[in-house]
Amino acid sequence: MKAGVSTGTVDRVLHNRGKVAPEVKERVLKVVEELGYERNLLASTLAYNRTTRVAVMLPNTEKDMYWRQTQDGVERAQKAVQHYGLVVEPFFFDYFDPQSFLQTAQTILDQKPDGLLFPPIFFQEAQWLLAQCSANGIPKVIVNTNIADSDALCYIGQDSYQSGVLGARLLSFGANSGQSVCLLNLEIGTQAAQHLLEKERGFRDYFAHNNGNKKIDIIRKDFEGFNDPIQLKAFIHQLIADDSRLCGIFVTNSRVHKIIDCLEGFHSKLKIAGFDLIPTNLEYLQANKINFLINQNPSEQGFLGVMSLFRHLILKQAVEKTQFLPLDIVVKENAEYYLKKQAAFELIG
Amino acid sequence: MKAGVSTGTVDRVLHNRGKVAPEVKERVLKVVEELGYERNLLASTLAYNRTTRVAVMLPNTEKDMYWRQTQDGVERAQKAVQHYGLVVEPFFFDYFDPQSFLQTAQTILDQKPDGLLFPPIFFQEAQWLLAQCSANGIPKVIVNTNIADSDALCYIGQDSYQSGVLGARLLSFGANSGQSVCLLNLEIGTQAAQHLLEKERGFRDYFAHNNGNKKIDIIRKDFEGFNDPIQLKAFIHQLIADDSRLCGIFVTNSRVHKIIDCLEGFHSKLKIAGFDLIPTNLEYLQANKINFLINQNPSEQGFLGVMSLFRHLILKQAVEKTQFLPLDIVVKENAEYYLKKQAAFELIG
DNA sequence: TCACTAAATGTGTGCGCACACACAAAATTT
DNA sequence: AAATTTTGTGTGTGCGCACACATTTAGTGA
Repeated sequence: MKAGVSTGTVDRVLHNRGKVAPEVKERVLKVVEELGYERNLLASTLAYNRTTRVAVMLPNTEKDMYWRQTQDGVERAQKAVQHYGLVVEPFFFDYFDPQSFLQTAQTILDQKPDGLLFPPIFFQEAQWLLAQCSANGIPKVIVNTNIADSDALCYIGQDSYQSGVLGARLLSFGANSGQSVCLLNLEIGTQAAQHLLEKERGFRDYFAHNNGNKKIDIIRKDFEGFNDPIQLKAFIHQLIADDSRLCGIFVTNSRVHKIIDCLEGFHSKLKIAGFDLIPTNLEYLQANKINFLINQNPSEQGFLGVMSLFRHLILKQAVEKTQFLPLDIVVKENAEYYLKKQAAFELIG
Repeated sequence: MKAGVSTGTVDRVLHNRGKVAPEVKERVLKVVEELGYERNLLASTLAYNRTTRVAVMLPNTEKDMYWRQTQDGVERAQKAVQHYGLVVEPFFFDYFDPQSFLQTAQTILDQKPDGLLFPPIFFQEAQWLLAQCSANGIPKVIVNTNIADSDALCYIGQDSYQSGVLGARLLSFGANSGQSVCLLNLEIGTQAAQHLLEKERGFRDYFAHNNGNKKIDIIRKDFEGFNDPIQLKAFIHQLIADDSRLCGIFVTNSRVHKIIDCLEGFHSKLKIAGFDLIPTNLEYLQANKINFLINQNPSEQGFLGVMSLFRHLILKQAVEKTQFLPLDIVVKENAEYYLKKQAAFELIG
């Protein structure tokens, strides 16, 4: 109008579609600039009248509180953007079964979604899925575990190295020179090996670079039999017996609650730190049996993941390639806020 | 249609407007229920074609990083909901001048906004403003400082008591039995008196209830001359000289950085804790001169405040009366995440 | 009975945009 | 030069809803 053309032409200019005389195009763009025009997202999506389907593939969330929270975040995001025509379709696979991962992935691919979000739990299989997505032009967001040099839209998750550093820092509060701390991996196999190595590196680096006044020994232990209380108890007691200078244990995942039961009756002064605000951990935190929990914000992981796809697919905005989640230090005194946060944030709609 | 009526009638039912036969109304509601109908927010606001104006009244943000961050949160929220026809109109007053508060308030009232957000810095004046709003039917959100029994839509801010508890907990890490800690108020007059009293109560309660093994003395100090480095230095040195058992200082606001300069050359082992991620504090945190900062999420305060008005005015949803913000424990090792968070969260649009 | 009001319901328009289609002018081809 | 294609541009419809207005039906008094 202002540029002496019809809405149709303006539309063509703004969407780079159809044929427009270069001279006219320039004139329109100039007017658009001058008027500071911004497309009305509401009217736009309303008229577009189509939905963008995004698949979210997560480990079965029945058992696992951690993934349950990630899914909560996904649902939160879904609600926030549902009016903009983004629908989220959830899929689940077995955390311990690569085959299940592949099957679910195939199901998703068959449906040809417009976007995909998943944690690359199994390296090989994840590589395959990434390739499949690329072949089909499906943008993908990977969460929780990073795959270096992937062509994913972005990675959202924790900074393993830094969480190790932080864990070290937390244990160091109560450690005096000459004492020792234990970094304990309660994990089966090498599933998240890289992951754990990074944590260990961060953990060691902290003590290496902060040795001004303290000399702290680091004991690193792996133990797979954590599901058998008896075995675990024996292991823990041995650990304590072996080193009288031990002043703290840093469990590298959410299984920290499992070792608390083993310490019953010890009334030890061991400092205990671990990960994730799952109910059992919180219970022990309240009871002063766990000193610190590091909250990896699994909920934010799901939330930001979906939001990133939304920005890319709907808003057509650029998204940051790597988005590390905050590492919250949770103690008894501030735990409640982090629990509330998850409920209070349902944004829009 | 489904209920044998026209869209007009359905509209009347859903908006409780106009005359509808009770019998028809019931039938429509039943069908709506059955079909799980949800109003399309986009189409709704598009057709509504009006903007809802919300006034936000904050202290002048030029000098004060804390309020600057609150305003950032406000702007973030504004962007998130701009498409839904909510416009935010910012107003500023002088933090130290009640008269300015009143003037600005009057300006806002003259404009008859649809909602108002402000921190009740001055009790009397805030009471007046609250009353004025009520008289004009303007819903209001109060942030930062609570006013008990107000008829505000909601309060969003910190839990002063709990932040005192947390501060005590942080200092207690490095405290041994027989030592003492100082709670230091660097504040002029009694502006936020209640506020500070609550913090002190929390601080003391922590040590009172956690005296199982440690006996810690608490020294509480107020000092108003914090803007004169020489005065402050003298004060701090006196403080240290007076009590050789002193092992930590908890500054009850963001002015914690001011005492760091005074400790130069002391190479003391004092643990220092304070509030807020403002640049100077962060600098000292990185340099290991401040041990802990408590992040009160001023940004979230502004964000949630506007979002609450949005929910009330646009979505017509209920909002929680009291929304406490998380108290983040920030140490050198996790500081960067909290800074990033503020930038990365621009939600929609 | 008719005229008239009030209550109840239906209809139409437009919000700002995307997109299909219609149409004119210019560039080819035959 | 006529027939055809290509390129450029205008028009019209509908997304789902809010709201003004038109229309029908029921209720009232004379």
